[in-house]
Amino acid sequence: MAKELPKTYDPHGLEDELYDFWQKNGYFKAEADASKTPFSIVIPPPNVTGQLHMGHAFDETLQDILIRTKRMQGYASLWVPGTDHAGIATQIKVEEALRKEEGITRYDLGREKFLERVWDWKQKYGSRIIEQLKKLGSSCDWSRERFTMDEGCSKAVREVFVSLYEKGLIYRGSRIINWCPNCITALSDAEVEYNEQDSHLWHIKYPIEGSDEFLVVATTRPETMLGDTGIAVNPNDKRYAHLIGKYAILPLVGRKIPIFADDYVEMEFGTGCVKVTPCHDPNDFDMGKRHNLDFILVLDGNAKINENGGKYQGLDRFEARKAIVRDLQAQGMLVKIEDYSHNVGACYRCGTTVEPLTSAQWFVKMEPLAKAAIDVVKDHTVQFVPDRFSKTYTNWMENVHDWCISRQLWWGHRIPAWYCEDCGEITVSREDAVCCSKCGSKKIKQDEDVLDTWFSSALWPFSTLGWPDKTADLDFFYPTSVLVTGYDIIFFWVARMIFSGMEHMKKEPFKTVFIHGLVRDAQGRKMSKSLGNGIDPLEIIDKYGADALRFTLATGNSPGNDMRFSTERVEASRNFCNKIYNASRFVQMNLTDGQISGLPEKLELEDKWIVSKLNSLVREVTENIDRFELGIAAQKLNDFIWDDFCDWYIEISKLRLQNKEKSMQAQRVLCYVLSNTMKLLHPFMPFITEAIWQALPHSGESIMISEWPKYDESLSYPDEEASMELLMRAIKAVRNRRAEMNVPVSKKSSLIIVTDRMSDFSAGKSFMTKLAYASSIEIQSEPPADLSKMVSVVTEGAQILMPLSELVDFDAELKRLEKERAEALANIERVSAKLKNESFINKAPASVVEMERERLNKLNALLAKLGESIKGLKS
RNA sequence: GGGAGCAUAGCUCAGCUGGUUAGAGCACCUGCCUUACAAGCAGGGGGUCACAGGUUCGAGCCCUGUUGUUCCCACCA
Repeated sequence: MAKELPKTYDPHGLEDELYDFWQKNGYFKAEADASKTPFSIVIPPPNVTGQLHMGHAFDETLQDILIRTKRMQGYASLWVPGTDHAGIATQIKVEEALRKEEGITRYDLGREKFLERVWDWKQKYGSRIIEQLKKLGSSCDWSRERFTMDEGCSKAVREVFVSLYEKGLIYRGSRIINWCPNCITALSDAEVEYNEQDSHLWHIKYPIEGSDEFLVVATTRPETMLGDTGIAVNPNDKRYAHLIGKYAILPLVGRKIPIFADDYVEMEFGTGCVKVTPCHDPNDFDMGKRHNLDFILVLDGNAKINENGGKYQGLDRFEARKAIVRDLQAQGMLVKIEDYSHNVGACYRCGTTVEPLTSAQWFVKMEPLAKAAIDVVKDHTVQFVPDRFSKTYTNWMENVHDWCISRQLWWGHRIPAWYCEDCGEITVSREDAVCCSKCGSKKIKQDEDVLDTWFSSALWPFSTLGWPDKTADLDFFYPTSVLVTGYDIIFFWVARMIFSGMEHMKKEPFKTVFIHGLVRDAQGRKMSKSLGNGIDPLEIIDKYGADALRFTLATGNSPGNDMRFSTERVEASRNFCNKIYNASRFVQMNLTDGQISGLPEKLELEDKWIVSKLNSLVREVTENIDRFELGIAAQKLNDFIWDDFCDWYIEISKLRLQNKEKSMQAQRVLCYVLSNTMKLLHPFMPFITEAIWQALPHSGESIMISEWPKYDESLSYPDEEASMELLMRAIKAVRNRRAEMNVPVSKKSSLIIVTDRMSDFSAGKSFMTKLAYASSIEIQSEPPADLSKMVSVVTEGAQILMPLSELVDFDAELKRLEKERAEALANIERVSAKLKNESFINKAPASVVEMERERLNKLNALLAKLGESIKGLKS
């Protein structure tokens, strides 16, 4: 026990050791134990090939705080971990590696061989992110680790696809989708990010057939004119009414295209004429359907002009744009080029400008699914924290379009649809089909495409618990309790989990969605690879420890808001770790062998004070965590430990620790308070709290499975708290006075305390002597006759006199006292004005009025004491 | 075009359902190596809570408007 410990806390080694200890003992494992209440969280699965970044660290920290708290509170607390196959991201990564290392593409390998490579890659790097999560201290039940493409999840995906298809909620159709020419796949609406870009509006002449007239259309994408099959004007536009029904000749191409009227066209915008390219614009697509236009696709998968583009075939879309503009200009068909800035969609994975184009894809019909998903949030069955995000969510869900779920990738869940080469029937099946469901032909071919990654993560809350099988876990842990994630993936993931849960489980996937913001750098910029401003959480852990990182992430911000991350804040957290460590080092140094745990029978004033404060802390921290106010809870723990426990209680306890007869009593209180505080802090700082808890007298194997402290009415001592506060104020007042007069700590002074609260001051006399740097203390009810040689400190309930005549500038003293008197008078004025206000007396709650009355009394007493001091000084 | 957030000390941020004299960390100033901790201790300075109205006995907090700022959504080519 008495062995010398280093002066600063060093998390190195210790953290890994403790993590192993927890894991070996199976503390993270959860069971469907009917005698307990379930509490479950499914992890937002990180990309299997990803690396831990600060956003993960933030997300995992919040989850681990909740999980650890609930575990200690006796819940069957389950945190399901796992990873996401991340279709595009992973495929791109492997393709890049192939290109770099072997100079080949996926097409060189072919589908099967390529997929083998991806699985190899997954095998090799898939555990990396998991190991990184462990470094944080995450108490996931690793025995239940899942992967979105493992057998069970794949089975769930298959089941969902087929059942939605059977219900008519999944269909295949040719529609306008967003196409990424770099990833060479369709994307969903959610996967497109719009950015404002400076560009131009090109005004182009379209001659009218059999006339000298022409129309001018304005476009931002001149290259799409190759696919124009009509021109639309507003039906009320008098300028063009005479042209409706006639034809225009498409420049450069020579195609005859109809001029028609459609309400969609805004008369005021541009020229009031719209070139209609049904295959490359969603609005034009709709107009094309309404007016029976031709559908001509002019781009291929790489966004190069295809065979429908005549002489432009083979040109990249932006090359084609230049060429077309040049040719138009040469032919005198370009009227003007106007500067114009507009939103351009980009692929959220690679940033390439996406191309809206018509393509045959699979879709989920959203409207029927959205209804239940909206209701369940509106009636607060699913509660967003903070609540404002429920608005974001419902607004999106109410306007959601059908979800394009097919991706032209190889890595992912292959679509379970087979096309019959004989009769054309589509066979959709839970088992791999061997023959056509309609004609029985064996000449069937499976769809080449895979499903959107988010299709499988949408099922995560129940697929990870065993669905579609009816498992005990599913029964017990579903719906999960809380989902913790960033606001940036509400649409991608949260929304889809909610409607999937409602549809397939007939029950919401989670009760609470705890939303957090983004972690930004110290300048408030988003951390990103391209900016190179990302701070690696693993480096932070290495330098400061996981506890310091976690504490930093848990504090200094409120739910739903972005957080700025700076190493200064980590240092502050590290300092807090060190403070805790040293406090416990102090407690440990003072332990005696065979130390008994638990509170002693007899408690001194200061003991009751700290025990009572701790008791309140227990209640507050528990409530704050329940309300997801983790930052507030952490802050309170910080304040209690640093201010109340270290700066006051430990200092006070030193007196008794030096006294053989009284030392045991103080030791027991110290241990009691420290060990309970460690429990409350454990969810935030699992490692250091475990280390300390283990070093203190304890029963049980680990703090992480120890019982969460409970508020105990019998440990509440309001009177003692008030007395202590009185004493603390007096001590501070004396210290303040001494500091002002530059009296060094080493120079002790005797104190005379004149007070009508003799018992309070008597009870704290010994520690007050120490903390107020006194040589001795006299407590009396009447002031001494001669105050002229005294420095006078007036505080609540007492006038404290210090005979330090040689140090005192009495003129300055007088000034100071007069100033304090003036302040007191001003306060009295204000409070009595309030108390004279009848509507205040009548309308304010009695307790508030009473408080003001008490305040006035105290102020009056203070004023009287100040008066005495001034009088004494003048005499 | 619609919606949301933010605006509080020099900096980064708390401030829960309106109720003592608005808090913390960092930074700053003064004094201390007081044997748990200088990654510390003691003391201190610093805020007309963006602005203008309103509700209320009482507003940083609620309401209306204004300004600035950030973000999300939206198919005006």
